[in-house]
Amino acid sequence: MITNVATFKALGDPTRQQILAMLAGRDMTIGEVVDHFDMTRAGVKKHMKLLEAGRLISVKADGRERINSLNREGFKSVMQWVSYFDQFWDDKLDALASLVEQEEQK
Amino acid sequence: MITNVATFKALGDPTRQQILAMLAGRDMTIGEVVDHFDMTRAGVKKHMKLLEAGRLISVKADGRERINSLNREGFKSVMQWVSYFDQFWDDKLDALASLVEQEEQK
DNA sequence: GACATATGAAACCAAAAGGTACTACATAAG
DNA sequence: CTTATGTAGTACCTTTTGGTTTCATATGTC
Repeated sequence: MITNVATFKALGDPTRQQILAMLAGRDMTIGEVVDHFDMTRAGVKKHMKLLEAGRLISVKADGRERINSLNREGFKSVMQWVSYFDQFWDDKLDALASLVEQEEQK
Repeated sequence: MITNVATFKALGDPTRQQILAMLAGRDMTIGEVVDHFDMTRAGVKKHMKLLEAGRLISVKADGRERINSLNREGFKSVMQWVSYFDQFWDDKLDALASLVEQEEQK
C-alpha cells in the first residue's frame, strides 16, 4: 500500500498519459515516441523511466532498439488500490439506507 | 482525459494516501488530521488543498471548523481512466487466442 | 469585551521534477 | 573499416513541490 506511489506519480503528468495512450495503439521505440512530441529524446527518456518505475510499461531489447509496451501490473495496482475505497462507499450507502428506514418508521 | 492529472498527482504522495485512508475511517477536521502527523498545520493544509483539487475530498463548513470527507468523484475518475485501457488488454488476449489457434492448425 | 481555538494565506527555503545540451556506446549498413 | 542510427547517461538550468514560519481572520467561551 505504499509502492504504488511511483505508479500514481507516473500517471500525474499529461505527457506520460499521452505516451500511455500511444502505446495502447501499438508498441513503440523511444525514437517513435519522440516523433510525436516537441521534446528532446532525453526528455522523453526520463518520462519512460518514470513510467517503467511505475510498472506501467515494460521494455524489451531487440537489436539496438528497445521496444516499449504497456505493462498490466501498474494498471492492476491502481485498480486494486482504488478498489480498497469501494468498501467505504458501500458502508456509506448502507448507513444511508438505515437512516431512511429509521425515518420511515417514525 | 486531461483534468484527471490533478487527481493522479494528488495520489502520488504517501502522506496524502495516508490522509485518504484516515478519512475512510471517519470525517476529520484539519486539526484532527494534523494530530496524526509530525508536520505543521500549514503543511497538512497544503496536502488537503491538493486532495481537494483532485476531487478526492470535499470540505463542509461547520461553525469555525471545516469537516473534510472523501469525495467519490476523484476515485470514480481514476477508475474510468484506467478502465479505458481494459480494451487494450482484451485485444491483447484476443490476439493471443488467435495465435494459439493458428499454431494448433499447423 | 477579552481570550482561546480553528482556520486560511503569504513569504520563504531546500529538494525534486521537467527539460535541455552534450558525451559515449552498441548495432546496422555502406 | 567507416559511417549512420538508436540508445543510455551525465551535467546543468528552471520550475514545481513539500515543508516551515509568520500573520490575519472568524468563531466559541468566559
